[in-house]
Amino acid sequence: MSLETLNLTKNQQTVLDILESASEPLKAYTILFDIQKKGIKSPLQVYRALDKLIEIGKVHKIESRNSYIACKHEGCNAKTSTSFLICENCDSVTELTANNLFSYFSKQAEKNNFNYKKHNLEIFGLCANCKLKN
Amino acid sequence: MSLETLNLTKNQQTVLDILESASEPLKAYTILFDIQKKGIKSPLQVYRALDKLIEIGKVHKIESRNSYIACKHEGCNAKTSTSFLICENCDSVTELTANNLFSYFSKQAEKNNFNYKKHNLEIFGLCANCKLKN
DNA sequence: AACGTAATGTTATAATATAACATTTAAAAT
DNA sequence: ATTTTAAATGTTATATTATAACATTACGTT
Repeated sequence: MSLETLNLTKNQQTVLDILESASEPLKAYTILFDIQKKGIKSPLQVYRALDKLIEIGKVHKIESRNSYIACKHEGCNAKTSTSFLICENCDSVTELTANNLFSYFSKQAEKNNFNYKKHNLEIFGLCANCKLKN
Repeated sequence: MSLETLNLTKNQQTVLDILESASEPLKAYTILFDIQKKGIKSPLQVYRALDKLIEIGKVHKIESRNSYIACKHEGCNAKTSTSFLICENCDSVTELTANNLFSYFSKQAEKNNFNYKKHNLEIFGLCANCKLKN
C-alpha cells in the first residue's frame, strides 16, 4: 500500500475534509473552530493532523498567509515543492503544476553553485474573475 | 530626493544596522534582544522599523522562516518581489536578482489567465560550501 | 498475545505579530 | 518663523500562530 492511499486517522480525515470542502485556504485556528463539534479540542490536534497531511502531500502550507490548502491533484508530487497563484483581491489560490519550474529553478540555482532540492513559489496578482471586475 | 536615500529614523537605522552586520537572516525577537541596550524596548518598535525598511526595499522577509534579511543590492528593485536560495544545511541565504524571473512568472501566470504583480520565491537546497562538505 | 510505532488527549507555554492610544518629531506649507 | 500635517515613537495590552512535555490509547506486525 503506497503512502498516498494509506488510511487516514479520524483527526487527519476530519481536518482534510474541512480543507477539501473549503473554497479558500484556511488557518489552523479557523479549522479548529470549525471542527470543535467533531471532538477536536486543542490546536495541537489540528497541527498534528496538518503536519501529517502535508507530509503525505494532501495538504500544502501557504507560508506568506499561514494558511493551509488541500491539494486537488491526484497523486500530487508536491510533497516538498509548492507553487501558487494568489489573488490579492479575493484571496483565492490556484496551485501550479508546471513541472518545468523544477528544471528552471535548478538552472537558476546552478548559476550560483547551489544544489536545488525544492522550492516554494507564491505569485501574487489578480485572478481571472477579479481581472474582469477591476 | 528619492525614496531609497531618505534618511532613516533612529529606530529604523538601528534595526537596519544589526541586519546588515548579521551574516544570517534574523528573527524579530532576536533583533529586539540584541538592541535593547540601544533603547528599543518593545516588539512593536522592531516590527514598525522592519515594516518601513521592507517598504523601501532595504530589508526583505523570508516568509517560511519568519526571518528578516538586509538587502545588499544597491537600489534594489525588490520592494515587492523576492527570490532566495536557502541552504538547508547552514541556513545561509542568498538573494537572487535574476530579472528574467519576472517575465518567466508572468508567462506562467498568463497561462492561467492570472495577472502577475509580484512574487516570493524560496529555493531550498545546499549552498556551495555545504555541497563540498557533504 | 506481545511488541513497537504512531497517533491521541491534555495542559501549559513559547514564538510571532498587531491593536489602541497618547505623545513627540519632522517635513511641508503658509 | 509659525502653522499645519504626516509620520514615527513609546507604552501597555492582547491577538495570533505554533510547539513542549508527558501520560495514554490504538494499531499494524510478527
